[in-house]
Amino acid sequence: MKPTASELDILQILWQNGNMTVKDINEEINKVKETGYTTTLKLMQIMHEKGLLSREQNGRSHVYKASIKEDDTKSSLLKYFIQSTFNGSTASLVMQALGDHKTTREELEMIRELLNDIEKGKK
Amino acid sequence: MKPTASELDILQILWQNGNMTVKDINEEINKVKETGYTTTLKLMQIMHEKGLLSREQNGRSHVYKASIKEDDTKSSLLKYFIQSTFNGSTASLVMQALGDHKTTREELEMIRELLNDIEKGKK
DNA sequence: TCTTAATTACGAAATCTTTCGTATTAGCAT
DNA sequence: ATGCTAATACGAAAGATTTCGTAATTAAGA
Repeated sequence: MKPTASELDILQILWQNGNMTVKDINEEINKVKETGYTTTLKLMQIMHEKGLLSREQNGRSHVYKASIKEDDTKSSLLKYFIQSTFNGSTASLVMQALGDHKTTREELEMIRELLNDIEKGKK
Repeated sequence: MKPTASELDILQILWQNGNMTVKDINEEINKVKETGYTTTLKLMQIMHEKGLLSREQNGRSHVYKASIKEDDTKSSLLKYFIQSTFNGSTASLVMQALGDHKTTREELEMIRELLNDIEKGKK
């Protein structure tokens, strides 16, 4: 199940901050983009119907949490993106990403380590 | 200007095969997904209006070509994707991509070389 | 208990994208 | 020249996503 752009925004906020009410999330969204309260509410209700969010009653309001895993979701979005934009080639994606030099030396080092581990595993 | 999903499909076909007529492209698309001729035509007309494609008359038909560069476009789509899905962190994206082990040893080697070049440049 | 404020529920408008039917045009073969 | 076919142009329907107004509900405080 591929979340839409706005759905992803909400998932990201939940992944980063833990469980939240509609009010919380709407405030968070409004730091970036003016959005009416009921807009956010409706979206979250739809996500709940779809099974992207679960919720618990807390007094008069609902506390929502993401019901799909951050890693799984990102991995599947990435797979889809590589398919549609880089003709299925992970290497092309990575080359393009690194080629835009916005990574620090520390990050490059982490990537190199990962590369070593992978090659070790492949032997 | 961010192309939509279908627009990207057409751009990819043009980038890979060079300039083509609507007929050509529609045939190409139909290898993957049944699509009426006028659907493809309309889409390409819209893309032409938007400036994504340019075209030349050839007899009774038009020959289209992509008027935005493959690299630029992919780089900007990637930037957008990293922003929306990986909170702006290129390193996270790369780690996730490589972590899914679908890259061959040769590809990993290319990436390592690129890494070397970048670090050399950063010194 | 009654009112108020916060919250949810719901429908529908607005917008964006995709799809397709129909009409028009233009070249080519006869 | 005439008719046939391939192509374009165009409008609008269908679908998907986002936005929001209004009504209903409920908890808490006066």
